[in-house]
Amino acid sequence: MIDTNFIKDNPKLVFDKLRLRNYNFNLDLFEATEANRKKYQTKTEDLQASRNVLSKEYGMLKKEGKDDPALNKKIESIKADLDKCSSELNDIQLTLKELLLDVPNLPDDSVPRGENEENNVKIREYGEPTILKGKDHLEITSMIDTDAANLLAGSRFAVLHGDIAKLQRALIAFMLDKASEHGYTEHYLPMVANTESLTSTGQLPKFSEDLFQLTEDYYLIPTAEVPLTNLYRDKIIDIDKFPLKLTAHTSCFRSEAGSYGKDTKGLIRQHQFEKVELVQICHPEKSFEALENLTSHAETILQELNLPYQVVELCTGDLGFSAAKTYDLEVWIPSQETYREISSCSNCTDFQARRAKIRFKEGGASKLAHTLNGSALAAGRALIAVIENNFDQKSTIHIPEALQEYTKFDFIEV
RNA sequence: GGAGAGUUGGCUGAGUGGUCGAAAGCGCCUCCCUGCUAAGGAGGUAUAUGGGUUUACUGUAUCGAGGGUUCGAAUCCCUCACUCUCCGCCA
Repeated sequence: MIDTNFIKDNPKLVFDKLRLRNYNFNLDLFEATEANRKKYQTKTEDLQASRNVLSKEYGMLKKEGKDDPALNKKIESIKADLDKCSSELNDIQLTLKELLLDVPNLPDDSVPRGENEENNVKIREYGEPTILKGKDHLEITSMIDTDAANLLAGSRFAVLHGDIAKLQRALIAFMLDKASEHGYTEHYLPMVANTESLTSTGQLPKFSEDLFQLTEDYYLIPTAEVPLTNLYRDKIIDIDKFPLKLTAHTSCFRSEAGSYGKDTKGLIRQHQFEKVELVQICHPEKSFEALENLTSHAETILQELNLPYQVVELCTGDLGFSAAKTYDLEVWIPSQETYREISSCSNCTDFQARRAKIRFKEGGASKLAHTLNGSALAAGRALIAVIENNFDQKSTIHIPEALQEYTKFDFIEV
């Protein structure tokens, strides 16, 4: 959520910034509703104040055993007005909240302007992408079994057999260990989240169709960002603890509504995939520094796996809902002769913190922290990348050295 | 699944109808004392939102959530959520 006071003080700026990310902010509606809110809030509070004063007065009389029917009548009439006023206020506040929960974060000034992903800016690249188009991961090995997954669940799921299953497990363990080395505390988390958690991080109320909903209040998490960030919901954090660095491996679940026909083959786009997530919660002045830091942590993993990748800065039009600034890490996928997103590292500034009430104290005042998150990495896609980039085009997948202590083997015969 | 007990400020925890935004302790901040340290003393210290000469000061709301009773609710009633204990069952 954006700060309402900031919107009130800088309406044009807010409108323009949101425009940059293709969001049409209904400024008139906001201002009208906000003015109305203030009017009814003031009125309600005035009525409450007089009720409180008169009630006290009346109580004193009663205590002395006296009565004052006129006073009583006056209180009654104030209460009637108050009822009307406060229920009106309630409706207005609800409308206002709905309106604000729908508004995405403001892009940071440093973010390149652009309509869509075509305007994203490549920042740097690492490694040499293979030139020859290779076999894709499904062609390489039958140990990735979509038929079996189809039998068990449906499309966009996968069964991994044997050494490929081990390889994914090795990747996850490797990534978690790397995160620990970088100072992130490992967590084991529920993979179910409630409405409040998902609202705090920005998935709800707007993107419910992207989620698997279990029951009225339970959803499968689309990313560990949700539980990790929500660990500190409604908390006032001791400033000495900054930056908080958290990590977890979880399964992630996405309905992929609206992506019919996109990446239908293979492991690229799944309803369920494994991911190691990094989250940082830090002082507002440190968050952009932290973003560079967090991104580099994710990059280290690609580097140690010897995977060619590029870092792309998302333009304003391609930013996610909660993000003020985002770097995508894209890994080379030989079979597609292209780079594909394997991590997305974002500074959400105070956007999630405001929704989640994640605060700290400084100079006697309580302030909102900044939250950041990024994948390190998406294990399913990392698995594809490792397989395709290390296949000898005959029958052998070589295991990157960094993983061998985890897999306990150094090649897979397919 | 059965029975019971709970949910109060950064934390622990008192508070059964007005004098309660809430005792006390811990923590934290400021100052004093002590030639370091430890100990001691005085004061301050919830959150959100509004008014204000943006200082002083001040209104309102918030004691798990929502509703109700009442002139007045942390306190009484109802519903819901969550936590804990015991029993049963079970990975």
